[in-house]
Amino acid sequence: MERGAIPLDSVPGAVDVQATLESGQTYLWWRPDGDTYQTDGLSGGDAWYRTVVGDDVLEVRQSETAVEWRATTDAAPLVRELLGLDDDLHEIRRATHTDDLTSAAWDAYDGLRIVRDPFFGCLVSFICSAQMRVERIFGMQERLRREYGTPIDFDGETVHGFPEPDALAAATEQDLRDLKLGYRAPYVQRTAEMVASGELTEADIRGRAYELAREELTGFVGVGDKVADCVLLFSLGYLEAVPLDTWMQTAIEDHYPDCDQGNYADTSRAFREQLGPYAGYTQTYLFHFLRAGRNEA
DNA sequence: CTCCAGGGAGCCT
DNA sequence: AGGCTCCATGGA
Repeated sequence: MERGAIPLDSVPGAVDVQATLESGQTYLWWRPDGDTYQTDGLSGGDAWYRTVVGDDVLEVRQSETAVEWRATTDAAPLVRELLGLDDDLHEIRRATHTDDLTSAAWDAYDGLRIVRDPFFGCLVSFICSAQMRVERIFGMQERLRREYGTPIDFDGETVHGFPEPDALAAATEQDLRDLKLGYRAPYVQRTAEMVASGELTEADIRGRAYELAREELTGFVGVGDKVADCVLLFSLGYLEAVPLDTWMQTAIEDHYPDCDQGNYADTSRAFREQLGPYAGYTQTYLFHFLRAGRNEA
């Protein structure tokens, strides 16, 4: 086990590990010593969060002065990448459209950063997210890990990472329905098959212009424009991607009615022009902010 | 009981 | 291209 700490004063802008990992943008991190995912800021400020990348187990937590990590390898560069610690939040916010709503969201969760999840896990977890509550998406990914993830020894403990494509491709639709994936089960199986066989992979997406990359991603089964935007934003670093989910549609109706163009592609374009080049950042702050306030007036 | 959740596929015009 | 309808599941 190797350990280290990334000083907060080496990061451009604020850092909030809890807001980053519990804002519903990633389903590939979990708390090893909490039985469930905690929502809406319940005492996770100094908790350890765990994930697996390739053959390596990695944990992070935030202290007053650093992002501490411990892992099966020297993980400092990986932590910076996965948590978006090299994103210059000062510059991003400066270049972003400001109004009462966006300001409130940014102020509420200053330090929330866009994650860079591994491609396949991000793809599958957002296929699972269709018509599903955020809290339950975590449970689905946990069952996939336990059933199909490769076991890794971590300091004497057995940890299961997210399944490899061939492991999920080998599952049957019924196997995945038994894990309570519902009608998403065949989508996950067929998409895993496409990645495992090389029919369509990360290499076909990465590096392409944003709108073309989104179109390519919809070639996967169970992936439409919205899920494609999630993968582009939360895995591949397309910070202009704005997933238009039910929350964003409501926000557009209430606050940016001129952006509603009647279809996804045109509304997305108008909303991105409204918010600026880092529209995805603002989208994620808004999503977390609006969802956290869903029980208020 | 009904309604709905970070939508998308299949089928119809 | 754009508009239905159906799809599992469980909590409110």
